[in-house]
Amino acid sequence: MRTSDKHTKIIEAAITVFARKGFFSARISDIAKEAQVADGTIYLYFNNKYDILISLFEEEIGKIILEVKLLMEKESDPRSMLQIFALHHMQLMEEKRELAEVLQMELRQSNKFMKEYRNTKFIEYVDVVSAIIHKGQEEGVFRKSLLPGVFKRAFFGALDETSRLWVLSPDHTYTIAEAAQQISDIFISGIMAEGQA
Amino acid sequence: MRTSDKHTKIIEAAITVFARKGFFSARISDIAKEAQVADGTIYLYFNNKYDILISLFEEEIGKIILEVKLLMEKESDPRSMLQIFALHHMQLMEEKRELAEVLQMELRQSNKFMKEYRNTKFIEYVDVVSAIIHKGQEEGVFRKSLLPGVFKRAFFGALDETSRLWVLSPDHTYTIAEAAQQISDIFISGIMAEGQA
DNA sequence: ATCTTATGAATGTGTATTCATTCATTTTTT
DNA sequence: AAAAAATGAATGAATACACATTCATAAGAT
Repeated sequence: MRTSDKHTKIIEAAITVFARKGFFSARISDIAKEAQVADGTIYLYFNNKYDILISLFEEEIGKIILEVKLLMEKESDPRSMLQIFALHHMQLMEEKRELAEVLQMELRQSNKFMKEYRNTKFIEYVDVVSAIIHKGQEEGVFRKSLLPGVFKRAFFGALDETSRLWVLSPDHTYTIAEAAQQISDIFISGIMAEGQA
Repeated sequence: MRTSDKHTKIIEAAITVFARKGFFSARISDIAKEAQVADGTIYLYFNNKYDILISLFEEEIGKIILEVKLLMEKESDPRSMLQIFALHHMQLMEEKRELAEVLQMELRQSNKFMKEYRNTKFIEYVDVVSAIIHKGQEEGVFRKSLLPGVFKRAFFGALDETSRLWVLSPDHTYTIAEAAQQISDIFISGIMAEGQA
């Protein structure tokens, strides 16, 4: 049992179990079994059940942010940046279904049972979008009247809700890429400055 | 103790308590206290804790659907219909904060712990949007290439996420009406058919 | 007097967390 | 080089507690 990172194994097991049952219905023993570890071992790596969830958030969203920021650095046109953000976000939901479910569901719930916990990683992720809008406005591509704070939520909400339902429903009348394309098209042509193509 | 509808009192209390603590952390005794009723009385009106949540969904979303459909009947321009839907949805979130929080949070969670329960009322609500798109496409106002199934999710998601955050954050840099206006503007000008104003 | 509605203490279950014990490795002693 | 001692990661049975649900009893209505 050397050479196996228990911390990572537990986090991965927790993603699977939380996705299947939800945080509250998930039992520590479920996670332990999934991770092939004793119940008590979990408490050597995490303080309690909440702590597993929070660590999971921080670490996984952290990775996503790194990826996205890297992608954004390679682009300069704000329109392409939005398109790429949309596609990347939705592909992520497709490729990492379990993680997606946990993030989408428990993110909402989390404020309730962890009053003190402010999900700063998540804010950082969504702020990538407002930064794009800001850039687009400065370059005169996007309307100045747009409120970046409204836009980032609307754009993220649109992507998130669409991918959430896509993951849930068994029969897909459209692909993830099509949906991402449609959504970024709508938003981009909806926010162009006057006189821009 | 006549003249007071216990069923309604319990539902209202449950909205308050679920909003404050979330479904899982809410205790039956909390709801009973809030409704000024004994713990056991709740079981005269509901089968169990889940049943309270489901009844709450059905009844409250039912009322909202009635309101919205009435509003839609008074309009004929698909663009105005989207605007009105957006404004109405967001005002609802402002006026009925507690209900909004419960619907937004538990709606996501609900699939997990009630596998059998399909939230048909909620689907009916969102389908109001796809009906508008369909109408707009038939009249040649909206692009034919739009997938109504994608649009309804994107539009609803945008409104929902924006209002969710508006309700959570203490300092508002914009009003609900402004946000609703911006979002419907973006979507409408983003989906117009070629050659339309 | 009977039926309906309401009460809240008691019950029972589920499960998060603890902690005494095990045992494979590593370190020290001879 | 072998034996003895120390270490601490891992275990999982035992604990402790929270809380949904029940039900014997009471209050109110007709």
